[in-house]
Parts: sequence; C-alpha cells; structure tokens
Amino acid sequence: MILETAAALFRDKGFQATSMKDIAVGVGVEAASLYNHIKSKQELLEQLLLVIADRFTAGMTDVTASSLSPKEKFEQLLRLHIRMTMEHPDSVALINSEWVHLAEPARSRYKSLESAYERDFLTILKACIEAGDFQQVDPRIALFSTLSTLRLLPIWYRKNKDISPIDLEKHIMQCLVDGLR
Amino acid sequence: MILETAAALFRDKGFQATSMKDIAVGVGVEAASLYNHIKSKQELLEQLLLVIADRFTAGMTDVTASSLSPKEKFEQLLRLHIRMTMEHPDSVALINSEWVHLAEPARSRYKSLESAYERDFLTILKACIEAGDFQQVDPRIALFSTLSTLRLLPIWYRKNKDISPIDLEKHIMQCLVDGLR
DNA sequence: GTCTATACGCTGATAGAC
DNA sequence: GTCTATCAGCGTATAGAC
Repeated sequence: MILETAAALFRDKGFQATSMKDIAVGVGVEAASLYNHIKSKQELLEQLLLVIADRFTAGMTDVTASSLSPKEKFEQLLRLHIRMTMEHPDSVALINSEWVHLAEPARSRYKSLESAYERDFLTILKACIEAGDFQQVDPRIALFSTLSTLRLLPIWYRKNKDISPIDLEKHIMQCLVDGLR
Repeated sequence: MILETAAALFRDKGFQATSMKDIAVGVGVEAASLYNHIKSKQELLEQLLLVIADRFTAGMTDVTASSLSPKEKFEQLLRLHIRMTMEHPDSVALINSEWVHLAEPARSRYKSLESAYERDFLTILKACIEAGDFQQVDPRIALFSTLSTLRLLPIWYRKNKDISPIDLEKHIMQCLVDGLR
C-alpha cells in the first residue's frame, strides 16, 4: 500500500516534490507512522526502481537465453515492455526521470542494470540486421528510437487505456518495424 | 547566464532538487544576488519552458501555413525538433518531466500549447496517411511513437554528439518512416 | 502498530549595508 | 549591482507515550 501510493505520487509530482506527508495522506496515516514500515523515503524509491530494473533484466535474460530468432527476440522484448507497463504502470513510469534521485550505491547499481539491458537490446537489434530481418539502419539510432517509444509508453497508456494489449503490440510493432510508409 | 546555468542544473538534478544556492554557485555569486535579476525560482522555469513551447508553436505555425505536401510537412517537423535540440539542448530536455513543476497559470498555458502542437502534428500525420504517403497505421500510436523519439532526442544526443545534424535527420527519418524492416 | 511532539538542516526569499 | 544577516516554513526523521 505504501509502495503503491508512493509510486503514484512520485509519478505525478516527482520524487523530490513528494513529501512523506503526501504519502501518509494517501495511505491514511500520520507521516511518522510510515517509519514503522519503511526506513526512509529514499528506500521507497530504491524499492520501486530496482524491482522494476530487476524484472526487465530477468526478462532480457529469458529472451537472450531462448532459442528464438533475432526478430522473435525483438518481438518478445516489445511484449516485455507492454506487459510491464500494464502490470506496473506507475513504477515503470518512474524510469524516465526519477532514477536521478537514487542515492549511491543504488544509483550505480541501477545504471549498471540499465546499461547491460541496452547493450543486450543492441546486440539483438544488430543480429536482426545481420540476419536480414531488418534493413541496414544505424543500430544505435534504431535502439534509441525503439526504446524511446517503449519507455514513454506508460505515460501515453495512462490517457489511452481503451486499447487492448494485443492491439497495442500490433500497432507499435507496425510503427517500429514496418515504419509509417 | 543565469537561465543557461539553471537549465543545465534543472536538466541534471530536476527543478525541485536544484536550489538557488546551486544556481548561484554555477553563476559565481551568492544566492541572494540572483534576486537582483530574477523574481523567483519559479520564474526561471517558466522562462525556460514557455520560451521553448513558444518556439515549437511558432515552428508548427510556419509548417502548417506552408504549401508543402503532408509528407514534407512531417519532414519539416522532424527538422524542427532536431534544430531545437541542437540549439537549446538543456531547455528542450526539460519538456519531458519538469513541466509538472510549473505553477498556475503558466502550467495551463504550457499544457495548452502542448495540446495544440500535438493536435496539429496529428492532423499532418493523418493527411500523410490520406495522401497515401504513409500506410494505414493507427495515427494516435504513430504520433505517440514519433513524438517519443523526438522528445527524448536531447537526452540521447548528449551522449552521442559525434553525429551531424544531417546524418541524424537521415537516420531518424529512416527509422520512423521506413521502419526497421 | 498508532499517535503527538520535536529536532534541526535546508529552502526560497527579503532587508539593508556597501 | 554585490554582499552578509536573517527569517519563516517545510523537509525528513526520531523519541517516546499509548
């Protein structure tokens, strides 16, 4: 309950602009009472962000370990982001800007997980190109463009809940893979 | 000097986590001295974000008023974002998350400019589809995907300055319009 | 577990001397 | 214009009664 409340507030107002009082009001207790359940406000952010980072990392591990084709792996990653967005919309939304407020050593651990994730994603993208499934695009820009869409998905999805996961996947795949033309 | 320093700090640490002392140190004066040049910290954020919003709006006005084809208009908007990113990298980076810290009435004005911009962008996208330049994608998702890439560009560009604007435009256009396949 | 009371550093901002 | 001094309020977090 505390974590969920904090996630929603961090998403709306940002970590720094959210006070323990804000969270307490959301939960329905006094601010001091929160400290019977958590160690600090910082701990809340670490919980939220690192759990998400670990899940994305686990998802990536599954995909890379699989015997799927590069293009199927790419599709699996799309599904991973869509699933994560649906299941944890608030905490996934935090990955775009709130990680800067992580204190060390959590911040380094988080950035290291993120780097590894992007490196693996890039490897799969390059394999798609080599296999001839994707055309000869600049893989770094393809990764940037793809990840931009996937990372901002929770923000967009909030205002567009009237779409099914299947349609969402189909349309995003179409935009990213087939392009607009 | 104050505005530039503030923009860089807001980008790195966020508006709330940046103190007037931080800005003063960056400028090289005492915090109190800043108030001889600005009214408040809030005013700094409003200056930065609304100037950017106004420029995007002006760019959109030029594009819509032009006699270009829908697809050429789309390309012009891509160039607008790339140019803005190159010319004002720090303040353009703020549009992703820092607008939440705008106080009223600036916040409403900002959101209203943003809405109008997205509406006009969507209109152009739909015209591209109707003209047969783009395939039958879901225009809302195409807009979301395109704008995601363009909005996160300043963040990506910071770590990838070794690319020319021309190449950047070519590659982004290729990813977005032609897709990966 | 909950609460009230409190510590105390930092914040944005002002006053006033130079 | 700059500075030093200062204020009032809010922030996180703790102590201790119940």
